Amino acid sequence: MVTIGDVAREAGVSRSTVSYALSGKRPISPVVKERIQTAVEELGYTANAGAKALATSRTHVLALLARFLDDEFAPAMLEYILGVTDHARSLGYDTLMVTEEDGVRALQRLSRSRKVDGFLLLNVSEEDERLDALVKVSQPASTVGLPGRTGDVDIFDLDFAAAGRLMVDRMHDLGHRELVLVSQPEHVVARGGAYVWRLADAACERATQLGVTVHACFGSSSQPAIGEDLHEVLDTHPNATGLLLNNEAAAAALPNVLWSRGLRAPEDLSVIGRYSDDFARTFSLPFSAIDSAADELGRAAVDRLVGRITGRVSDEAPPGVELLAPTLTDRGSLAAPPGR
Amino acid sequence: MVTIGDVAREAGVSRSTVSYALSGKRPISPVVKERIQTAVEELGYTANAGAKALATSRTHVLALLARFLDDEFAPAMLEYILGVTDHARSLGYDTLMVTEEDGVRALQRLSRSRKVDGFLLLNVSEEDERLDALVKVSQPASTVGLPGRTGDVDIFDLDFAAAGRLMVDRMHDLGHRELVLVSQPEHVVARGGAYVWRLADAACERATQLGVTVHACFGSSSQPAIGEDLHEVLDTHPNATGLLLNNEAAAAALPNVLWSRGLRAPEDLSVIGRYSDDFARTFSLPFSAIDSAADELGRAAVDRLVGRITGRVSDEAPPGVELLAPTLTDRGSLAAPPGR
DNA sequence: CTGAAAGCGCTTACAG
DNA sequence: CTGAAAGCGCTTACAG
Repeated sequence: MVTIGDVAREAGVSRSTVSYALSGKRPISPVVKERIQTAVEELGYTANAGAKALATSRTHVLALLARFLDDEFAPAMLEYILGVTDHARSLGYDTLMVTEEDGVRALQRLSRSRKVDGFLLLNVSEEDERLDALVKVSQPASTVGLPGRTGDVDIFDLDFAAAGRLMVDRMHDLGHRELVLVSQPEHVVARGGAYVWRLADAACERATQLGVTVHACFGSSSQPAIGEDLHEVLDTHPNATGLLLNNEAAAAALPNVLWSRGLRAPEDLSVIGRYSDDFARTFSLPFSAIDSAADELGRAAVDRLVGRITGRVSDEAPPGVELLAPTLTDRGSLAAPPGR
Repeated sequence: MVTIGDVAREAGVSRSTVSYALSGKRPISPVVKERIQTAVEELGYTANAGAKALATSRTHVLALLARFLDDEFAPAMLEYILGVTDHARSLGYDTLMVTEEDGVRALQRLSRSRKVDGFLLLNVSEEDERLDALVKVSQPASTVGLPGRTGDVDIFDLDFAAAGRLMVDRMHDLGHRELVLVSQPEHVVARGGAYVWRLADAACERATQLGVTVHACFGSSSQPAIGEDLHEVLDTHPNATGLLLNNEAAAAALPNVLWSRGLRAPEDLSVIGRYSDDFARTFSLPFSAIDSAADELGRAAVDRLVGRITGRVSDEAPPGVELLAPTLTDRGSLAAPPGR
């Protein structure tokens, strides 16, 4: 393997000069810099990552702790993961993908061995034991997902409460007065998936203020069960003119449900979902939706984390909670209710 | 941070003794071993990964090069990824998830910097430029996916040709004489997704031998487009009694397509798909299917790769091609054709 | 059964 | 603007 010594010899300078030339941490004469550049390319030199990490205490690796829980629609997870890996790379970081059952152990192992510079937590629940482990650790961390207790690490999430209000407001503005809201399965909530009730509670509260009726219910997270759930919900509430979906599986199933009932959106039913653009593409979903912003949230979490690692974000800066304002992408499934 | 020196001091021995005690590479007296164990636990010691990598030239990290291509149903990729990360961890390896556009550059960077011990390639195409880069690199590699040229690295894939024959055989045994085969989109084949035609060609050849008619066609990889494709295919071939699906999106769409046509499987139509058990669960698919064996393939590829890294698999052992025999999971969508 | 020391390949004060 | 040397935290021959 080619080391910094080989480059130094080839360029006729000392190893420290090569190091400085490559890092730019001190001025190097143009001639020497040029010779070093040439040698580097000729030999195909890249600094040994282990040696560099040992000398600098920086690995340029982030740990991504992903969890794949039952009753969660896995396809939606992939976008968060890709958002993180892509943005991390663009900032010069590689991503260690950690899917161990025992996230706490993984975290301790990676922290103590200094294998990573920071931690990114996905799928954070209301009471997440990984957070307790995180505060005892010397590396910084960000989460995507809002836990019950804040202030320990930087937190990023969609503002699900605002999303709930936005859904209701939009429907109300169009003249709808009776809505159905289909959430994720109740298991997800029970396990600590707070985003489910954050959206639902806010939607119901706003509806009450506006004199709108919202029938809130849960739906399965797998196909085709969720399709049957949707049929049942529509049977139960024949006068509802608007459908709100905080459940990716429901969104994926809806086109066929509508088709088989001879219904069209928005002529017969207005629909607002909550999922990502990528998801909409994969499932060719024609529904207006609040963007999950998986990509944006992943980017923001990585950005802050890297900021903490490099010192760009001061150690003194207290951990923050950033709730992304929801945006509604109109795909044409919204209109006034029929008969108005 | 706590180092091996801290443990040595605490246990009253030399650093080398601690190292040997932890690695088990030479006999240590029970008393001393006990003292060291205690010190390790008390201090929460884990060896510094960078230092260890520098000293041993082993990082215990594998690079997973995943590609997310257009016209490919992303949800199916996740299972391969999880198969790899889970099994790697069980063998003591972490997984660096690499999703860069330029896989060749990523490969070179990670190889030269010795950031990983080996490479795992996913979604390998017929002519994959990453393979050319791989042979010039000193770390071993495995692929999941069968490229056109073999012999450079260890290759693992489902035996798609055997899968095609198995599908036709099974249908023929049940008495079916006219089948429809829906493959992945033609773009996927054109780009080098050889598994598509490996299955299709073998199915057609076997059908010819048996006097069975197979209508082979392509279908979209997104929803709900594939649903319309399926309707069209069924309209075009009203006498076909068996449906073969080498297209995950098609499998996901089929329950609703059948439902809306008033058809049942297997009473009206026998169905064999090709996807993974996880996929079947997420989409609650009731169809008999040849298991993609994403998990098994991931495990096998990791296993061999780690074998090469540790020397368990000899350097002399030539790279192999392992095609996994297909297995059909019966979920009750197979029967004799109607009216027999 | 145990220890002192060299070495892995970098970076960075220190010195000029 | 450049170099010699110490040090990061391990492992592993070498010596006893």
